[in-house]
Amino acid sequence: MPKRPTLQDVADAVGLAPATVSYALRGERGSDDTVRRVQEAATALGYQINPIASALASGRSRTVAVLCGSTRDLWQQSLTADLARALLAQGRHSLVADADGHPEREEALLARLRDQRPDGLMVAPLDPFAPQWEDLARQLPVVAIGDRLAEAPSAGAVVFDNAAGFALVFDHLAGLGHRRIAAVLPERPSTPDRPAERLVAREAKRCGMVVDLVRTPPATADPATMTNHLAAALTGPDRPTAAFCLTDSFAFGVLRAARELGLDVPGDLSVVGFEDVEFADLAGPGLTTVDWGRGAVVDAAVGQLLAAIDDDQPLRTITISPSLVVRGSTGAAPSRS
Amino acid sequence: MPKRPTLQDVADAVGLAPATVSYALRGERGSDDTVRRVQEAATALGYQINPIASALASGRSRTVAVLCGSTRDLWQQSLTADLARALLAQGRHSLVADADGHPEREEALLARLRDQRPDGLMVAPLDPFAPQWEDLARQLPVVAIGDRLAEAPSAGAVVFDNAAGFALVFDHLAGLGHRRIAAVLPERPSTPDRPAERLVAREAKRCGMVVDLVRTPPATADPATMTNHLAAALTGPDRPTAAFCLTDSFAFGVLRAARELGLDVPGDLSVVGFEDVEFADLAGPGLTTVDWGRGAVVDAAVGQLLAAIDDDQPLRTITISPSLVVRGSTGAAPSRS
DNA sequence: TTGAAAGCGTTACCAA
DNA sequence: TTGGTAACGCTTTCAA
Repeated sequence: MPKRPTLQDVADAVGLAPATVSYALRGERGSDDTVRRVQEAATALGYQINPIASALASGRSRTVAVLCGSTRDLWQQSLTADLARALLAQGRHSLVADADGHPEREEALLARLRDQRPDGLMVAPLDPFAPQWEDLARQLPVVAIGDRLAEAPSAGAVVFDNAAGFALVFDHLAGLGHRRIAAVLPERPSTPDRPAERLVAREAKRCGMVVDLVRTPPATADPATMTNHLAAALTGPDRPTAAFCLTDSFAFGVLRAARELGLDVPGDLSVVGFEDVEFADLAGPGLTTVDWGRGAVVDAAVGQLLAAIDDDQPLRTITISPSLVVRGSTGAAPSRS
Repeated sequence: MPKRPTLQDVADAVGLAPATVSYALRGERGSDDTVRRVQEAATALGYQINPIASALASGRSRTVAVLCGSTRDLWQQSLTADLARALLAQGRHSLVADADGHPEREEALLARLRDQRPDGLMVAPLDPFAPQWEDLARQLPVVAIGDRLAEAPSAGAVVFDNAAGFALVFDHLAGLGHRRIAAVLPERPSTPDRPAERLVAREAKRCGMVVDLVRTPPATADPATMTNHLAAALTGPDRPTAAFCLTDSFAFGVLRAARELGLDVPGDLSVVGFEDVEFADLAGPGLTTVDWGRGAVVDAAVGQLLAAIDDDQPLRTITISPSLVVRGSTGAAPSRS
């Protein structure tokens, strides 16, 4: 196994000092002639920079940490993949970690990721209130996705205009004539940027609707549990005629439950999802979704993080606007007088 | 911003040499008393090891590189997420990169990943024939998923028992009475471990079926193109009565095409997918899939890679067996005499 | 059991 | 423009 050539080897080859070679290779300085000779020698030797040594010396690793709440959620899974791809396109490697739904794991991972000296951090936080975010945000650029980090005003964020999203959904359902709907939300308490209960209450009042709040455990390995849970909420003499699901995982759960109950979607039950995932069109031909444009989220997040890393630009909160995706027949409220 | 404590700081605090502290913290040596004092001082100071410095000095980064062909493919996307989670559980960070379908990008990424000095590499190769794998496999443990690396016998692999999978599918379709089916395969030439054409031909002969080969471009940003392409293959006076899709992305494409053509699945068209993704049950109630057990794949891959890294165990090829997942009504071949 | 010292391969400061 | 030289923070060999 031939030892990899080092900067010193290149320096020896051209008869210059390592420092000179380092500068020349980075195009920081050096006469045209020097630069050319150095580059030739480098390619001739097959020299490749050692990023580890570079990171130790410079303090920057050209790596971005990506910490996400749970890749079991399909939207987050795709988001993570897209972030990694976008970062790579900008010459950054991604160090990914998944808290798998546990806030305490999130905290532990954070410490470990920080130790890897990433140049920046992308995070879809499980617990946006955790105090450690502030420490971190002071040490390196942090961009949160989905929720602002309450205790870390210096961090950037990409959040969703939930008020607008909820309004779209309620207008849509009201327009179809629904009077009683189920709002399927996560058990986790809602956060400042996802004020689910508050918005539900407000919109219900505005549209004159009755809303059943259905708190649902996160998608686990066992979809059957979720299905049963949801099926129970959709049964009964006064059952809701529509379901508004704050996660597409929930929407899928509702579709499964509906099938189990023999309810036709959207004939007997209108279902609205809150994230537009790739195969939503297949999963339910009658599924209406709110699309937040994952591409826009990724662009905004990566854009501002790299601007902060490279050009020291300030981080800010960027808000993403929703649009409603209505597929096929939409299903009016079943009239049951 | 208070400077982070270094090994030297801990050493000063306990009045020992840095070397001693380093050993003590790793539990490599030191008297019980020393170890205890060192640990106390370390926690008191909030000392955290600097993995970069550690990697430079030791040559091992406790990081595993994960290179995948295309995270646009849902199965690979989930696989990547699962691998990262499993590696993290074993104390390894994941450096992920996505070749996004381009073999030349795969090659470039490989070089960049190698420079990061990962302790090992997981790869879902686009081009298993590429010569560079051999170089790499000599430098660090490599485990390929899906295809053996033809030129790198020293690399490990987790491959699928495709012969068994194809047999399951053909038996299933033959049992339903199908005589003419479409086999939807990627444009990319088939590889030693995915000898699609050969197996299709063999099974078709065995079951006395006529097979239309439908070469399909990979799932791109534009699903409509794929849908049209597939719809064309499913039309005509002598159209196939079943479709066998080598990727679930293709299966989804077929389901979309069927809907567009007004074909009922599985009434008018049986569809079989070749990867069991989470929501396959929703996407098509009549969709039959071959399940390769992603959990088993992840366990096998992570298990043998870490055994090679930590205990210098030899790498080998592990074969995963398929099982058929038949959902709801299966749909006999429409009789059209 | 402990410690001194020599790396590991860069980058960055400062002097030439 | 160039080159010494000192970090960067750890691991490891070798000697005490």
